[in-house]
Amino acid sequence: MPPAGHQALIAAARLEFAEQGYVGASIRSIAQRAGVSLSALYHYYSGKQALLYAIVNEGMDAYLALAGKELAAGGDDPAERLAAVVTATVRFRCQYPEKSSVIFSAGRHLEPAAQDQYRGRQAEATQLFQRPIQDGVDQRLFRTPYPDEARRSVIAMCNAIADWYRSGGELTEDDLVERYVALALTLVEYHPLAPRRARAGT
Amino acid sequence: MPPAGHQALIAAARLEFAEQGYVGASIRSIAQRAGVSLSALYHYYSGKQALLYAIVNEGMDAYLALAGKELAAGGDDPAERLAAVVTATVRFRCQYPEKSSVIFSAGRHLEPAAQDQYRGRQAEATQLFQRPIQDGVDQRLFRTPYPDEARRSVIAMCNAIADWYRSGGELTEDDLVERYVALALTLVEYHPLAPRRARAGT
Amino acid sequence: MPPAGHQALIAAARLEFAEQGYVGASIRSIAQRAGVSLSALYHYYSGKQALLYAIVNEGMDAYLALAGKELAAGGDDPAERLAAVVTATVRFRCQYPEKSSVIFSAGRHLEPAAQDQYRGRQAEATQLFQRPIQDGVDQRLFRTPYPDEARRSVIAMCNAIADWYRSGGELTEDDLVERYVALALTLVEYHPLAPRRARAGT
Amino acid sequence: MPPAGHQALIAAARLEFAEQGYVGASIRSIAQRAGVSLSALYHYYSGKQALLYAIVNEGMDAYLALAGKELAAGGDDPAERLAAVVTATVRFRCQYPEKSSVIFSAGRHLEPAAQDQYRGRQAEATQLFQRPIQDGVDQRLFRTPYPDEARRSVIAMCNAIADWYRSGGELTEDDLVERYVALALTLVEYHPLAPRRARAGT
DNA sequence: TATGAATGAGAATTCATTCAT
DNA sequence: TATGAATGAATTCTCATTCAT
Repeated sequence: MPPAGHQALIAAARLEFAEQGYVGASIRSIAQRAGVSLSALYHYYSGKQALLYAIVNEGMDAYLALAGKELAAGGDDPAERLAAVVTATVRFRCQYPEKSSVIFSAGRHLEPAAQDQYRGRQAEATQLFQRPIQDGVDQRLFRTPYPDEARRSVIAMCNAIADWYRSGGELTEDDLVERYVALALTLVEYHPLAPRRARAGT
Repeated sequence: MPPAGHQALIAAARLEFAEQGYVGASIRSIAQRAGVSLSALYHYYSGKQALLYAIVNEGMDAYLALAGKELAAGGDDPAERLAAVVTATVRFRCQYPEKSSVIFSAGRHLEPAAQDQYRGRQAEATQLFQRPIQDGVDQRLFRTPYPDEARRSVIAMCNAIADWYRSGGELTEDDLVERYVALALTLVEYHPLAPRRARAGT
Repeated sequence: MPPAGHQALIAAARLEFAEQGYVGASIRSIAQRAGVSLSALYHYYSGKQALLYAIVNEGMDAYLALAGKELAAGGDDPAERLAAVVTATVRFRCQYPEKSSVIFSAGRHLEPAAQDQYRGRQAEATQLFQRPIQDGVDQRLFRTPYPDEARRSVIAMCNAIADWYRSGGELTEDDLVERYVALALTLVEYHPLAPRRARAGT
Repeated sequence: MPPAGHQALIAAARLEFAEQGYVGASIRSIAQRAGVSLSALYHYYSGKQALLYAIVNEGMDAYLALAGKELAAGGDDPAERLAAVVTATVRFRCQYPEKSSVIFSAGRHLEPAAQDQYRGRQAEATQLFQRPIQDGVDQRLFRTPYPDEARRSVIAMCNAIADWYRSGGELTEDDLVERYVALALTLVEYHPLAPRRARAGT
């Protein structure tokens, strides 16, 4: 069990970075928020960059883990998989707004080496959307003529939730999930084929 | 006509703010970029905030003007109006990436008074999307069950273009306009009624 | 006329660097010594390095100028020229102990680019010793079998004066000059040939 | 036998001090170089000063021991004794450049109490040169009119070797010894009298 | 004997801004 | 109108050292 400092610092830094942005964040303020001396902070992390790196990675871990869980819980159908990913993303944005904010916008302040790693994981996240969409298009379940732009749009609309959603408002998280899944499937023009064939066969 | 300095400063500041963010932007660097002495900068603008204010407003002006022009050039049909707004937004993001960046993300660093004004104009911009969508829904042209989320999504997907689009790539700006208009109409579930009636009447 | 700050800063920095060494020198302390605010220091010089650079160059200028003057005042005879250079060096070490200290030992803390320039000027200074010694050897006035080591030794013994000489002691500067010139000529084994033979031949 | 740590620490500290100077040396870096935890370092030595003290003394011990050995191996003749001391000094500078560097330049950072002791030992080292020179002058073997300056110069030229000598270059250590002994004897104006008179008297 | 945690003072530097001219 | 000088607060980070275990 690490001596408490670590977790407190991570949490404080995440908050500070989310509120002020990387440049605006003050290492002093992070230490204060964590209830830790400035020197202690440097005892744990070698600097602002290291803190950013830790937080971004931790946020990415959490997001990918959640997405993995949702995917595992659902079926293999492209529509179900896309729904699972959207669900995970919406839930993540709602439940962890600071983590969302950090993994979404602070990555560009990572130093080059960490940048690459970060981009790799972001590409991984993109794949979570891309694969079901591609499969859906291949199987003629998704009829969108623009799968790439559709993918980008789905991601963007999910990400934007963090800009305005505040828990305790009119919409519950479940409402949101339902609606965004519906919107995403609309955007890729999902038309389940099997039922029609069934009718056709009658 | 302001004494030259103004325009150079606006342009330099816009670039600096877009590249570094408000906090990371350096007033010295702006002056240098504009080829103007630091004192001269302070002669024209009372400080960093004033510069931000000027830039954000100028960006907003440009965007709203463009949107107005596109709207004026099109028809009254909700679908046409939504298409016009999407067109304007996509074009703006493509042609003025720095202006886009600034009006999109620097607004939150305005001081409270300016914040309010900024939010007002942002609401104005939101209305550009909201009104056609609402009209379309009322006229049963847009069948989306979630007009609010659809509006947010359309805005988000347009905004996200600035994150990845670089002129000179595979897609021309016109390609992009065409696709994003299509996606937006898909998202609101646009189904033109009149033609069907015509068919039905046959 | 530069606004006073410059000269005061140069003097203060020279003293601080000489006393504390480059690493031990504190930029704060320099500013205080110069009676200037810390920010003012940065207004004039871009940092510790720039200060070091200015001081080293200024010291080198002074030394080379003094050596040039002494050389110009003397004859062309290798012995006279060597004597002139030794004289200049001894006087410089005595009169400007801080300048001596700085050009002698702080140069290695210059950043690479400035290092090169510094080494160039140091080589120039070395030439002041090397050329007369070489000429003396060629003309059989200096009979040392080791001109290179002799040159190094002459330089070293002159430099070492700064380690112990304090004005106001037993020896005047002129005493010192006389003695070190004698030692240097001894070291290169100076034996004026022509005059003796001439007399002997009479 | 001290528990391994000691020697590793001494060696690491010597290197660090030689490379960075006392002020620039980092106690952390020394611990790392020695492969020892920071706490372990403080277990062995009470601080930076203690480390410096240990190293300076150890260097002095080594130098004085080497000089003693060379002296013991030679004759009683002032010239032979001076040659022995120069030999020892040159060899020391060549073989132990870091030890040389430390005992030569780090001593001034010792705290006052240790300073005194250090100066005492340095005076001891000076005596190694002074005594043979004085004896040589008394016995009219050395005819220099400036025995003090000659002594200082001999010491300075030996010390300066550390500034440029790198093993593996053109000159071997033995070459160097030969040349510097010759230069030193030249500087004190060594003219062996006794043998000539003896022969002359025969 | 040995160690990881923690500290407070101080380092150099950059910042937006003001002032006297 | 225009400018170079000057400022004080804040920045990140490193330092030698101490403490509790």
